[in-house]
Amino acid sequence: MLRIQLQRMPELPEVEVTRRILESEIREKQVAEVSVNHPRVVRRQKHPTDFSDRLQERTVQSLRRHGKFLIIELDAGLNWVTHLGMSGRIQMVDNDQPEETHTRTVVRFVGGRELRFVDPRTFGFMTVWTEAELASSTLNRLGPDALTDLPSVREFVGYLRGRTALIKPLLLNQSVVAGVGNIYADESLHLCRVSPLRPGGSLAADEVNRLRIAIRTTLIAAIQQGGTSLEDLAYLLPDGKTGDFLDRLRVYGREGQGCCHCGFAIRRTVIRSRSSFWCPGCQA
DNA sequence: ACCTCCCTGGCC
DNA sequence: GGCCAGGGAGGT
Repeated sequence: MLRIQLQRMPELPEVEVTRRILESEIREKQVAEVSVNHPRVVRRQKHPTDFSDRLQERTVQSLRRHGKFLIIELDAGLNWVTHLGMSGRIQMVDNDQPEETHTRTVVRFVGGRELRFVDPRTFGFMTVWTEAELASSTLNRLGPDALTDLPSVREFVGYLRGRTALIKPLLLNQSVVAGVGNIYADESLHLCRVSPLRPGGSLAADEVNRLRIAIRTTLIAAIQQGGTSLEDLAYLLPDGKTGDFLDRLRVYGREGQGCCHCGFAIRRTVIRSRSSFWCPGCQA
């Protein structure tokens, strides 16, 4: 069993897997009751009571995702937006199940199923926004979605041209491409053999091409495995199952282990106060 | 383009 | 008992 002391943060694959499971559970369902156990989780609501008030009796129409944001579209032009933050996850359970610690909000649907937001660190949030509020929110500053709308090589090269910032922090910048976080940035960079320490503008077109393919390949593979649950099991699927991409991680959390591609010892380097795992052998 | 802050379980 | 992880917001 791979030993990882870092905590995982939900990224695009985890949100996408969550979205797919929820879609089969709550589409067309009507909200019966809402409770907010921790006010901080609804902090992005203009008035704290808006969350409960606006969700009352609403019906779920469709579920979409942009980057790491889950957007549940309701009737009456309302949008139930969730960000899982560092430690959040969504559970779907019957309402007679005991409530876990750190359950921050509970939304019960007609029929008795409950959607519960569990988030120990409360970096995540839930909010119900009108179309106008959504349009003026930070969501419209997100770059194109890394899975469904990855920029072309030409666009990517154009964006990176002249950039002195390192490629790793650029990948984490959600206004460049939305959805990639610390784990999948490291995994993508390793797959395309580009060092996280390279200035963004120094990448040749051929490397940018490999990078965008690597991002796509990594995200799709992670989604197929149900995302990544680390040892702390902070991230689980809404049905309680684990995401099994952990064993497929090539560099993340593997400091000192041999690279699967060239055998060099994987290094951990702190870049802009975030851990980066990379192989000095093949990521020159 | 950079810094600080938020928060808490788990580790030393 | 203190430190650490880190996405995103807000500030400079």
